[in-house]
Amino acid sequence: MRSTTDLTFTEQARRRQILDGAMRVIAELGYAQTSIARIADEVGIAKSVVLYHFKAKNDIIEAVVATVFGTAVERMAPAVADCATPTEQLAAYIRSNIAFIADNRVPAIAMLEIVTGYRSPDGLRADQAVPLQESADLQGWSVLDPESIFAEGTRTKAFRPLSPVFMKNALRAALDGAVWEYARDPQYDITGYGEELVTIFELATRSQR
Amino acid sequence: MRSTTDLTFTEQARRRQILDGAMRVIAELGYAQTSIARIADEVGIAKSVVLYHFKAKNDIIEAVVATVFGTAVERMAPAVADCATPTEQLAAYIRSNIAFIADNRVPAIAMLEIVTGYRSPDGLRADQAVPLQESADLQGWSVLDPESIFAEGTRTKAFRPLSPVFMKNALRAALDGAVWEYARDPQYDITGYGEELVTIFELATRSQR
Amino acid sequence: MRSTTDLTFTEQARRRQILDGAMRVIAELGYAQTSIARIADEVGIAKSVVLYHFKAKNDIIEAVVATVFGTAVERMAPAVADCATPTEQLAAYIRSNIAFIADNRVPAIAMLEIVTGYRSPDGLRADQAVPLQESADLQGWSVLDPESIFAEGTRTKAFRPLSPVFMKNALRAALDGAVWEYARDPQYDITGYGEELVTIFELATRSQR
Amino acid sequence: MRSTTDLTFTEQARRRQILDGAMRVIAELGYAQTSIARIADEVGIAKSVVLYHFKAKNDIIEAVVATVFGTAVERMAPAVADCATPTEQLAAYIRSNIAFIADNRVPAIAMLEIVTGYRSPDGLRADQAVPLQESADLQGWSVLDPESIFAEGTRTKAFRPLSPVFMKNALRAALDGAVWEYARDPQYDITGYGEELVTIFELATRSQR
DNA sequence: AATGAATGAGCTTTCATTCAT
DNA sequence: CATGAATGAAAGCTCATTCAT
Repeated sequence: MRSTTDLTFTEQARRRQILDGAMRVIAELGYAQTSIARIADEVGIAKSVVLYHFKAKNDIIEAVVATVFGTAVERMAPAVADCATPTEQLAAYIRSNIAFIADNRVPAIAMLEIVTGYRSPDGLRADQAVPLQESADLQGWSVLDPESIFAEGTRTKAFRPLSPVFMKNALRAALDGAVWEYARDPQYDITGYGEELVTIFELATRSQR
Repeated sequence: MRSTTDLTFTEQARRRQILDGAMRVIAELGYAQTSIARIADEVGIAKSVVLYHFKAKNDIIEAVVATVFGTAVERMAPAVADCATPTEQLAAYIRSNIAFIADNRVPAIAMLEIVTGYRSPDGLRADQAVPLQESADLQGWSVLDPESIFAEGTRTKAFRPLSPVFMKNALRAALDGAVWEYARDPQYDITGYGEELVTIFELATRSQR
Repeated sequence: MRSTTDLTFTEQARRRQILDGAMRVIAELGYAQTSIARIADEVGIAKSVVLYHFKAKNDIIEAVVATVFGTAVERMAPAVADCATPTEQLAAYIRSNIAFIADNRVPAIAMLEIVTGYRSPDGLRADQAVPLQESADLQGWSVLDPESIFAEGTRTKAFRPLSPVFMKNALRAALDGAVWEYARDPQYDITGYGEELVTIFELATRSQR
Repeated sequence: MRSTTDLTFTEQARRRQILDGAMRVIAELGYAQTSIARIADEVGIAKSVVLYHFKAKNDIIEAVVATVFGTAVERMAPAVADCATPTEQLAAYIRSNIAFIADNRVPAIAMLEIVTGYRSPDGLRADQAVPLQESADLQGWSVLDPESIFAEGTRTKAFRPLSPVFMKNALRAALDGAVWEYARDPQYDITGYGEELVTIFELATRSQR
């Protein structure tokens, strides 16, 4: 099997072009309304060309997920890694995630559309379907799982006693919510929202004296 | 024109039966993958029977939204209304919403699937499309908008200075996130999560001394 | 088997009511777009009531044809019978047909919509399908066939030598054409058109000196 | 956008094949009973192939109308243009129209079935619906409108005083009537009928001394 | 005499995918 | 590399008709 790096330059370019088109279409119409024909239209190529490069609709979706995930991790991982304390890490996590969204509106929306709308032929959600799972893991998402930040903060008593899982869930939901608002309204002050989140989680995790 | 209330008993029962089936299917497969045929299968009747009672797929969706919204408001409105202070109202809002979800897992999931997955033929989201909007308004959703709680709390200085809009967005996202987790895992300790949310928002809104 | 005359008074009235509604709908929407449901709507009764009185859509169509035919013959036959010469008969035929159309716009349009649009399940036209044929014959249409007027006129040399069949075809087409124009435009001067037809056929049949 | 002329050879052939099949089916079953499935059957291809080449049922209908109209105009326009006097033009109009029908039985029947049977979704007739209107106009039908012949003949006193509109209506109806007879009976002596029409309209328009 | 409920057959259309060139 | 052509499966929906009450 050929890895992504074996691809010729033109092949790479075409794939990139198709993925970009796919993200634009998904962000605009939603996952369900996105068809291969619509993507081909957006890119300005024939439908068969899309399938020549991706073999199945699923492959496009996986590639989009992998790409966006990768970009996000690239952006967030160093930001978090640079911080010494859980408190700082948490703020960095939030700010870098928000910054990523602000700078990558379309990919972020596409990603969320997929995560909430995708179902495998047998009805499984994106996070239960195996292939998409793998894309995520390969990109080292686990490194970034905020649950570990909460766990560490609790352990070191930098944070008040709290449930790392619940906290993670609340935080992820609040961050994903930013994307919905941003999708709805391109003028949404996403940075302002991000700062409010920083405050909320700072106050909500601070160990009480 | 006949209003909903003068339907025959059998008609009422069938509609209920179909709506229940629809909710189960939507919760399992997601909005996009839900077809009339699949709903008919679930209920064990012919496809045409579904259309005899609902006339169009959209009518089913609207009916589901209206029903779930209605039930949720019925549950939450009195709980919030009973509280005197914004702080108490906020906690009541969270707890009653969580309780509703806990007691109505399938409907709550179906509702969320619709709200996030619905697109009108031209690609508009549920909150931009007119018909679904109306279902919501008719049920008096506005009464329950948590933004007013945050606004009131800020005004009376019961809360620290904060952005009611951002706070509402974060809260709604966190609550909807509970539904996603619950959908993923029926064993999810949604009440525990709710209590963590109560704590988070208590700490995050409390006016600093 | 029960003939039409055995029907109770109410039954008769209902049938009449349904037929009138059917004619209105057919005239407005065309034969193909006319559904039983649409007729029931027009009359303001339940769909099943229509089928209770007519058993099948075809029966309604046949009844419409028979009714309109009957009315037309009633109007035209005496007018033609009153004339002594073929020349007068021809003029009377045209004028009485036009008068019938002018006074029965909706039924005439409905009739024409059926005659041109009807196909039996196997694709036969109205004039080839047996049951509709019978309706026509029963009403004594043959008495009125203009072909006999042309034949008589040719025989007695009141008319120039001509083909009775071709003449009949041209005349019937020109008369049916009046209905199309009338359908298109309720203000159409159908009587003026009729007089022009009288002139045309007078000139076209007159024996040359 | 690709215009009709730069379609591949195979594409052209398939379109032609489908149109021919469509005309046969329409001529046989009438416009209303014609379904895409039936056309596909007639041609011996899959239903989806038809839609691959035409995208919507309406496109087929429009293509049929445009094709037939085009052929008819091609045949009739020069014949009429070659004549000097209105009297000759009128005879040429009738003869060339009849000749077209005689040589194109199926297309002519199909055309008439569409023109009389077509209704837009809201019940509008072909002549009131926009898209079909355009097909006709583009083909320069107006050039051939017999009304102008009658008007000219009246103006120059080549014809007796008469109403050009009524005359046109009678003539068009008589010509369309030929198609109905021809549809009913392939052995119908349509040329004989045409000659009778020539005589009728010659006699009926001739200026009286 | 009337009608609500149910249903199968059929309709137009969309779409992912395969295949030959 | 690229693509036109073909196709089966499935979607939403309409409608005449049957049946029990």
